[in-house]
Amino acid sequence: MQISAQKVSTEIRREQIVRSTLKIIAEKGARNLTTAAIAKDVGMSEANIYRHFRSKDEILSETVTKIGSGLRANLEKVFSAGAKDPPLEKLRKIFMLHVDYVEKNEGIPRLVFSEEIHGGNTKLKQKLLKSIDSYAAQLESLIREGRKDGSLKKEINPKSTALMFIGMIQATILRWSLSGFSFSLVAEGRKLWDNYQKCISV
Amino acid sequence: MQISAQKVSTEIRREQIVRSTLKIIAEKGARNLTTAAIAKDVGMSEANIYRHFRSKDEILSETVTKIGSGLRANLEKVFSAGAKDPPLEKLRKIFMLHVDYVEKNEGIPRLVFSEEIHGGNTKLKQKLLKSIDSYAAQLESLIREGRKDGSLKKEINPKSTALMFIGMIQATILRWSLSGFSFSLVAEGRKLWDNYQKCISV
DNA sequence: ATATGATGTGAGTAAATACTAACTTACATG
DNA sequence: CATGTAAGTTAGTATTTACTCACATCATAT
Repeated sequence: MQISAQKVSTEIRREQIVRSTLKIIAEKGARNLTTAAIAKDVGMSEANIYRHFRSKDEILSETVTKIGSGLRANLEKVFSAGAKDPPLEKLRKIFMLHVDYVEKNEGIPRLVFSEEIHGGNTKLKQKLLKSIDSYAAQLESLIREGRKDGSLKKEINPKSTALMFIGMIQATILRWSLSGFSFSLVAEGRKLWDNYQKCISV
Repeated sequence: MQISAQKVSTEIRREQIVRSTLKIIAEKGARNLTTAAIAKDVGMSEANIYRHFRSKDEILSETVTKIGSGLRANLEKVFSAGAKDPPLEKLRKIFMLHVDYVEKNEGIPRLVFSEEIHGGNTKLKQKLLKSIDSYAAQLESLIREGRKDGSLKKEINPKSTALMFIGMIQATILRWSLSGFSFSLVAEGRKLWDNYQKCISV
């Protein structure tokens, strides 16, 4: 005999499962992301996960999609709310939003760097790479704009400069993770931005 | 009845095991590093691993140590062979050696970013962080020298600039890994260095 | 020579893991 | 209200994993 339980639509279940996935990764690492852990966190049986996802891999795929959307949303915020900002100011806002977003979602870097992504499924890797590349492309065009309007140095290479932007954040995240999340990413980010800006401005 | 087998000293066995560990991580990812895989690669029984290491964790610890030594060796090469080089030239050499080293040892980034490191054992993380920090400190002091002798901009922050150095490499490694190691890290590295150098030079 | 300790092995083991089978129940729709 | 189906459950399974145990053999010092 089963206890009477609320039934919830697949749509919502999928969201819940993805949210729990990111939460578990944030707290215990992608290595300890198990179907059992997800089920427990969502508050349902392990078997029921498989009513809503074909496999654990599909869960990860949806999770990567969500991360991509989050980054895109950050960009859109900057482009709409600060549409008239000069390129360098837009870049600054994106930088700080990015750092803030990661600080609030530790699961993201942990998944991005994880073996679950890098070790396995090629499609997952491609999906993530696509997200990153399109993010980088946006940065690049801002840098190009800045070069044109004379606020950024003419000699810098937009692609490399965009990669430097992402790299600074990444290196800090790595140190942050190794240190047990013991310092404020945002505070560290501010220092890095100051320096970056000095490097690329005229 | 056992087949007569060569007996080998613990010292050598430990080296063999660590070498196989890095090889397996490079080929199949830290996720698929198992004691069974190590034993097979070294060519001995799984049980015998435990004659030479207490646990898998101890193997990883030794492997991290080895990675640290490798990076330190790179620095020393630059400081001895090119002792008279100006700081910027030393930095360039370190950059290219670093990229080359990683390209030839894919296992390194895969281990550094892995959950085996980030998810687990705090001591392992501290060990790795220490290696990275001491590496960064060396870069920092080169940058300081460059500022003093007038070849680098006065306004740049040595710490942030060192982190930017490491970050560029990291971001490229991430893309490299996601792309299935489909491009030459060294070639990409050259472009990045050109840009970095333009950013920080007077 | 032989005792001793280091190095070696095959055959386990308990725990964990992704996923399935078989069955039950809530609920929207005709 | 009957019924089909989506959503739920319990109780598995086969496989993999790090690690252990009891026993074998090699190297060396006395």
